[in-house]
Amino acid sequence: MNRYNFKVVEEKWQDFWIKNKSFQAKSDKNKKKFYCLEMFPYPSGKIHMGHVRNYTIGDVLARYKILQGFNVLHPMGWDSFGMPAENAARENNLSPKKWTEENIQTMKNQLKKLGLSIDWKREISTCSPDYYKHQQKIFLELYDKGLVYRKESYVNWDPIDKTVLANEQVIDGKGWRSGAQVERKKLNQWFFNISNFSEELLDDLNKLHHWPDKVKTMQKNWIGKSFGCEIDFQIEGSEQIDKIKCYTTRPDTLFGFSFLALSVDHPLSKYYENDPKFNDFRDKCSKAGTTEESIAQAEKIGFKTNLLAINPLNEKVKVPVYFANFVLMDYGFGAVFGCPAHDQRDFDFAKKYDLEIKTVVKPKDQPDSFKVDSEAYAGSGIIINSDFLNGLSAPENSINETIKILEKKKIGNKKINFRLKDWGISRQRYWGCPIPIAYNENNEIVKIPDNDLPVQLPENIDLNTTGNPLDAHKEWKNVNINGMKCTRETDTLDTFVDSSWYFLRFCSSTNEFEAFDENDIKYWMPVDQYIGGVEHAILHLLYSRFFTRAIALDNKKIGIKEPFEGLFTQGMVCHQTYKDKNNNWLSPEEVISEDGKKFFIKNKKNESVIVGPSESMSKSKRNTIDPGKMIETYGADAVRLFILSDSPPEKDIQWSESGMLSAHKFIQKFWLLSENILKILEKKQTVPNNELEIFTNQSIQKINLALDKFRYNVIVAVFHEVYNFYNKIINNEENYKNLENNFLKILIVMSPLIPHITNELLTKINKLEKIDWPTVRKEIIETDEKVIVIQINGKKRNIISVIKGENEKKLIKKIKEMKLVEKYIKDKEIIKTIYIQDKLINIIVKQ
RNA sequence: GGGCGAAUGGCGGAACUGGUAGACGCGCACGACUCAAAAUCGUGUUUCGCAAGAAGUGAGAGUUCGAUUCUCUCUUCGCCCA
Repeated sequence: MNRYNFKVVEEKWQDFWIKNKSFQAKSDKNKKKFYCLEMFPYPSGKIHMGHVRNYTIGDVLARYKILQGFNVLHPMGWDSFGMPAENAARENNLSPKKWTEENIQTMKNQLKKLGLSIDWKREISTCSPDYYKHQQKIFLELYDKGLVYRKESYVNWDPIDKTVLANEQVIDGKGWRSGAQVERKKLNQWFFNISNFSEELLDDLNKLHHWPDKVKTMQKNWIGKSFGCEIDFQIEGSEQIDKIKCYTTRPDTLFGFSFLALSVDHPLSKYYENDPKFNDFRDKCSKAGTTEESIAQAEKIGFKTNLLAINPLNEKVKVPVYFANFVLMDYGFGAVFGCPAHDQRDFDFAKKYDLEIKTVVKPKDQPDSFKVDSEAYAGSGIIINSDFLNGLSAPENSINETIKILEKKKIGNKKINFRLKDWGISRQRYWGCPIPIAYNENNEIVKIPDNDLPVQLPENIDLNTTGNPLDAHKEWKNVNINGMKCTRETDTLDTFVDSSWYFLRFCSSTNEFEAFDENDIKYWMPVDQYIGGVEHAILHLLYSRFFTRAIALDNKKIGIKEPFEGLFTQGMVCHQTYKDKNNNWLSPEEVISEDGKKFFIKNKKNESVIVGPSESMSKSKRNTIDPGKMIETYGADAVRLFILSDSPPEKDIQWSESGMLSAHKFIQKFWLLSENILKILEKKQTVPNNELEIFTNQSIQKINLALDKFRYNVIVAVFHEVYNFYNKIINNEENYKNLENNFLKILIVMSPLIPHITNELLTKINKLEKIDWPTVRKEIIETDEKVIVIQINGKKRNIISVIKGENEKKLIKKIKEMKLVEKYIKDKEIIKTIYIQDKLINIIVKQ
């Protein structure tokens, strides 16, 4: 008996697949296509278990579809622009390009060792000019279509590093590197007009039948369509200002109006710019972050103006106008009316500035004297204290009724508003796709001409300057376009742009001249199954949906709007966390346990370890497991098998050493079993064998069902059943009949999950090159014998085997005469007998 | 605060459209092999009970002949948004 040498076998097959170009896809109109795509990785250094899980799930599907006869496109690339490269380059004093390329090499080798069915000929890297030259062309096309524009907008500004920070780089209002208090600063920036598509992006979610509802709901909330009303408030106290426009979703609470709040960026702020107190207030606001969350959490503060706003429904009521930190200029008109009784933010504000809190909605079960007390009441109910609106049920009827009245009085109009804002794509950093724009001496926008594309990133840069290195690179920045002296745009594109169309590029990735070829797109798109982490549920997927539409607009090359027909979001890979007595994180390798309960530091058996909860693997918590080492120790098939086995793919999985070991043992056991079977096959017998045939076909049936639903953990369970069954039956020579035929099918259906060992065994059994997915022989599974459950009063008492479709009366009579049944029904009145054909009999007796 | 989802043995989890709850694996126990251990193999393993049997899918109700599955209320946890 030979121990299975996974190292030799796995390497052999990985070489074989490359040499034979097994996974190179070609457009073939005569074959049904299947485009299987996993979210491409950021080349951060080494692959992690999250990648292993993601790409194994995709690989199982791709291999399954190949065996089913589909023409499968299964490509891979690198999302290789982004900040980590810039940071790492600065730390290690090498270029971002070099750092990135080295990482790609390392990770590509690691992915190959997993035995993935990837068409590496189509590999792309977003930081390569071969890729971003097309992106720049697309950018200019969108500019011509009016979907790109430039406007002033706020950013998180780090005053020490003199750089713009992404939201996640602002920690507690401070810059992550410098620790400086982050400010809000206005800059000219580029935007994609995604809000043009708000309605369409929302409506078409209904067409995505193979997306998880969870993701669709998240996108729906993100787009945030709201039905409301715009209202003009008359203003007193100023000669220049006579009215202010507000947006509200609750016009029905207008009688509870007690202040009007403006964003500090509201156009009216210009009248206060000479007031030092206002400027102080504005500075204070600008020191808080720009995210909705940081604004929501900050204390509500205001700056009182000398203006008064008149309640349009009751002109006697005049309330103060404030500038307030919780009003955003981007939403509505940067002005809201405050109704403290029914909005918590307004309530907090009113408490602070001692403003009136007038209750205008009461819960249905409360008297009319109901008064809001310690917190705002935002629930439904009945309108009170509101003159002609009294008695309306809120919010169902009251909102529409109020809008009708406001429209009649010409004070307000019904209005639909979206939360989705335009997509800011300018990044003030080096390692990104250059924006193909320049500015002439009058600061007018000049497009970079087609034959000057791509605008390449300069390589001789100094990353240690403060601010954007491109801005400091005078030689690169100054450019002559058609005889005009110009300066280049030094912002680069958000890396989400790179990933918003890469799935289109894969269809024609070797085409130098065009981003994509019409015929390729028409054949391959949309992606049939997209697989990735749920963390991309909103931005990446929404941007990709927008981008596909934007490119398709007035472009006959692309006949689709939705890029991803199917979406699957896999769960995270988790591991227990460990800390020493000084609260320092420990890696699993530094920890040892004998009983699985008490943990100690390795080589220091007296030092116990604090075991924390299992959390998703991360470098900061040091609870990562290196896939490279696991593949080295146990082999790719075993690692693949384990990562699929313990949990359903959409849920989080716990990495466990014992589980990994068990997968490894299975591979070894299965090899030994197969060797025994191969010996038996030398005395071939093709006589049918019922038991074997039934079991095999049932197993294939189970695997088919599980494959179609991504229940890969169930498939692994079926593998174990298969092992247990075959291991048992080969002891009996009677079972050698037709063994080859059945075992061959088993190997085929196992091969998507553990391709190396199964392909090795398949070649030993069968010299045929072409292997097809086996069809289940339904006539064999559906036997004449059926197992029927016998219940008395709904409780299981026995089971019996009967002939399929047995006569009901006969059967019931027979059952009632059975000893085990008789004892329950003797001397008792039978009320009812329920009979479900071929399934169950339930006899109800009077107790 | 709002939205969505989940809860099944010691653990991870299975159960097609309401019809045998606990597949499969881990762990554990006992046994075989061994001078011994590891590895491997075999048997058992929801709980209570010697057994017959009873209880049992977070808690409580409801629909039903029958509920892990459908409906309502609650609890806890997770994710997203605020």
